[in-house]
Amino acid sequence: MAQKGRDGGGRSQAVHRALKRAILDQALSPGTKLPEDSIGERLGVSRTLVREALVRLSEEGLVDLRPNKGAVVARPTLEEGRNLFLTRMALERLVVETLSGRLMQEQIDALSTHIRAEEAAKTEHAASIRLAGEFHTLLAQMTHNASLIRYVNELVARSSLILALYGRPHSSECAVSEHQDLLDKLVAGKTDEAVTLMRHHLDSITTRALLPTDDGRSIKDVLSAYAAAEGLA
Amino acid sequence: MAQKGRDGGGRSQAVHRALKRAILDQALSPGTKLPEDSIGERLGVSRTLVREALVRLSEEGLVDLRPNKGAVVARPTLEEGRNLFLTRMALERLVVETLSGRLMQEQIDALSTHIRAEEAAKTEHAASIRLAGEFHTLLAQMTHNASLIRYVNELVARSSLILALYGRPHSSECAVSEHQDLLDKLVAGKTDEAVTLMRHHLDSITTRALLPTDDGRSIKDVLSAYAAAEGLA
DNA sequence: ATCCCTCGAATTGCATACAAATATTGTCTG
DNA sequence: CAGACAATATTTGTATGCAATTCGAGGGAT
Repeated sequence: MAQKGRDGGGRSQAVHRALKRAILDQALSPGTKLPEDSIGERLGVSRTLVREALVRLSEEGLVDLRPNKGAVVARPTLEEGRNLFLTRMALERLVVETLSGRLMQEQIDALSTHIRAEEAAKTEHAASIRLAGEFHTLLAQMTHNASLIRYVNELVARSSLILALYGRPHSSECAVSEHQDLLDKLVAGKTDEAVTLMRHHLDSITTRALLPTDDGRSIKDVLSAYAAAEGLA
Repeated sequence: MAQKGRDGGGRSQAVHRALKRAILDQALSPGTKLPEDSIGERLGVSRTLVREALVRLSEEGLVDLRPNKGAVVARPTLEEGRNLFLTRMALERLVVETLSGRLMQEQIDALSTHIRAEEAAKTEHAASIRLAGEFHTLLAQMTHNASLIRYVNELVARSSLILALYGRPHSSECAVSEHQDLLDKLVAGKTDEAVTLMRHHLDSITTRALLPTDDGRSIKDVLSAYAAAEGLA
């Protein structure tokens, strides 16, 4: 099924997804240059499409688009990070309030399954981060509030950048048990306690700010895997 | 070549701003088709730049980008509208909490001045809507929280679309006095009352949902003014 | 050795060309 | 006259080419 697979509506979107995944997996770490040529060459598309993808990524805040100087993976400052988590809190609070006491059994199962997956992947650093984020986006998804979903997605994505830059290398970013506790409160409909739990949860992420890590692999090397995943080149 | 004026960092941005203003002023009403070449022709740029601008607008939720079928000004459903105001409430609550009791005299003056401008423009329908929105973005601005600012801006912008579609034609969308009351509470540091006021304020906007208005002017006609404002064409 | 200038290579900004897809018009048939 | 179909005209999707800008290396001059 290597051919078109599900293309999701255009190759530019595919490029966007490929780059986004690469960034979120920290295969392209903050500050990495993103030259249109190399990316296009590696992904088998023209600069035009890469450009479009970069514009989208910059609107999402994952990429910084310096005029005439090229795009780089965004490098949020520590303060931007703090503010971002403040905003995240405001939105996830709405998520929790919307969902508390209203979860269907089917949704509860989905969340439980996800939490078990998180526990299973506890040792794998990369997957662990991704799954932790996905728990939050999964919750947001269940509100069926389109703008809320979109913003939580964006903020969770950018949180990865923050953690990549300032997070402790080995601490599991989200304690899995906190996710379980939150789910329990949501099911029980204890809204206030759930909100408090969410606040502490995000606070505890925020207060783990530390040293940056830097490795400089070549873009082309790193992108080949993601190209395949999107059915490109 | 016409004056470059203040280009703000690239002609694609200029196109983006021109279209955005046209949409927010309801000169391009929801559902209007946005063909790349007519716009480019009218604005004196190539399709490439128009396309880039449309991608940005679609990321902001102002434009709907149907693959192979062209872009149209977004036409949010009534339910999307309600959800949007829910999200807005969550974020503007954070704005209020952040600002309450912390406004500098200079900022208070700026807000007061703005409110007076709103009163002055009460009769002019178009300007009135724009100013009402700008009050909220002005508040957000003062938090110095980049992501918060961006999202409030986006949501306020999209609120214009909602009101264009479902709002009563003649009701002043935001009662100016409510803005003044809110400011008073913020200055006095009465956070809870300010939050409550903001909630009522947004609620009262939400509960004014009614009939759509449609006028179908040609894109080219309508864009000429905006072209000049951005130093295009 | 350090600074500065100049020139060339690399990269972005933008327009244009062409292919693919969709909408439209006109015509024919029942 | 309605509906189907074919030919055509628009409009979008993508690649490529050229001008403009930035980056980096080399080569004096101090």
